[in-house]
Amino acid sequence: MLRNIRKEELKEQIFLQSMALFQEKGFDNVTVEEITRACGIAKGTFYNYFPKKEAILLHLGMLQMESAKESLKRYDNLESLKEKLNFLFQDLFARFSIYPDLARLTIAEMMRSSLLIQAELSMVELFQSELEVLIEAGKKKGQVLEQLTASDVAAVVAGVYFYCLMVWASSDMGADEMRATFERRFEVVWGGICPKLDVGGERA
Amino acid sequence: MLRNIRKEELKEQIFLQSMALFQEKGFDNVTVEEITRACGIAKGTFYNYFPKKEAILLHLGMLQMESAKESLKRYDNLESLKEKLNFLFQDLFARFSIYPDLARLTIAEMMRSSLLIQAELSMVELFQSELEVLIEAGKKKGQVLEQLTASDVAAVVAGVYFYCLMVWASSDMGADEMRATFERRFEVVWGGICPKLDVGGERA
DNA sequence: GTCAAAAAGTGACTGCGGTCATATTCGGGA
DNA sequence: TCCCGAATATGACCGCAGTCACTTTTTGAC
Repeated sequence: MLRNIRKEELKEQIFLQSMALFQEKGFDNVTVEEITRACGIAKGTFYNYFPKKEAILLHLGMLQMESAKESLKRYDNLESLKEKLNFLFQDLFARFSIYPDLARLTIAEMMRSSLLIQAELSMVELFQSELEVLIEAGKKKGQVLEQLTASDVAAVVAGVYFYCLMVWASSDMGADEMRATFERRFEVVWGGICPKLDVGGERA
Repeated sequence: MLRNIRKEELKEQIFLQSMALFQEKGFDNVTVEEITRACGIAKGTFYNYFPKKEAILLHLGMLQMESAKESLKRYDNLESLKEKLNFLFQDLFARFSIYPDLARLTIAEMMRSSLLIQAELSMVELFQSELEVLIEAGKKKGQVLEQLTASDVAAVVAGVYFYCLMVWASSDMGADEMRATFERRFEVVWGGICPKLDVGGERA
């Protein structure tokens, strides 16, 4: 169907126009009518593409996660699970800091939707399951304590990550500071995930 | 001022009527006018007591945190930091499961507000700083690795806790299952916070 | 090319959260 | 007891997200 291509193109246009307006005026100061006017369509049409105004933010979050997942492939040859995870998170942080103003809204919306929308799979769960795959692989190579499940480890790591995102987004912390903060905290949990490596590692 | 007592009483009444209606009909199906009608006051008066409709949920969250903090005092004589934290979290989980339907909204609102409201101190930050006090005390007794800061440890623990809350609220998991899940994950991070105790502990 | 059914587009309309100018009540100084 | 400024209450009003009955366009079977 040619129709489907058109549809995707229009969705993309709505998304881009929205982002431009949001950055210019702030999310709350942009009305759906304004967005549709900028796209040359009627207000109702917007809702054929996004169920809510906030869904634009979710779309952004989804794109960022997907592209981070994409870039993860480049690190596939790395031996160390810890390094791999670190690269992944640094990538995600970098992506979020592209739109620092929208980031907090996006993060808020990601969390909100994962709590409130009874969709099959929320973004947060999706993210955790991605992590699980990595961790399971690392576990097979003996980089994770035997008695821990990949699911629990993924949840712990995801928890620390999201908490960092949250605190970052609600403060005036710079992206670099956040990265450093996350690394310190990741180090703490890693001690519980694979203590052996730490003993021979860089710690005093 | 007698006025202040009256004021607190009315605020409490608005809160209680709101909670009753929310539980009966669901948050989204209750209008502010309905709440005020139930209290025998005008719509505008509501906004003298709560800045937004969602602020009711924040108030609930705040009350729960405060009462958990209160009950924490009962555990003050416990020697082990780990146990203390565990009791605290079990307490909080218990409180959230009193209103299981509202819990997810409350949690969502807590996180949202901590991201979006530039208030002096968000609830999440408040919570973390409470944890810090406990952890700092534990550290002085040698129950936390020397090289870790109380702030980082508090953040890690809070991250795991909030993540559990999030996943619980967005699933049909029962309160007991959540508690067990949290304990497992708490065990993981604790391994990074104070590995020594684990060696002589219950693990294989 | 024709036509019917499905898909996509439309914008007037609704309902509600939140505001604000005005009215009412209170409290305490004289 | 009276009066005035401050605190509180009020409800008509506004703006906007989201809906829906209707129109236009597209598609593909014949």
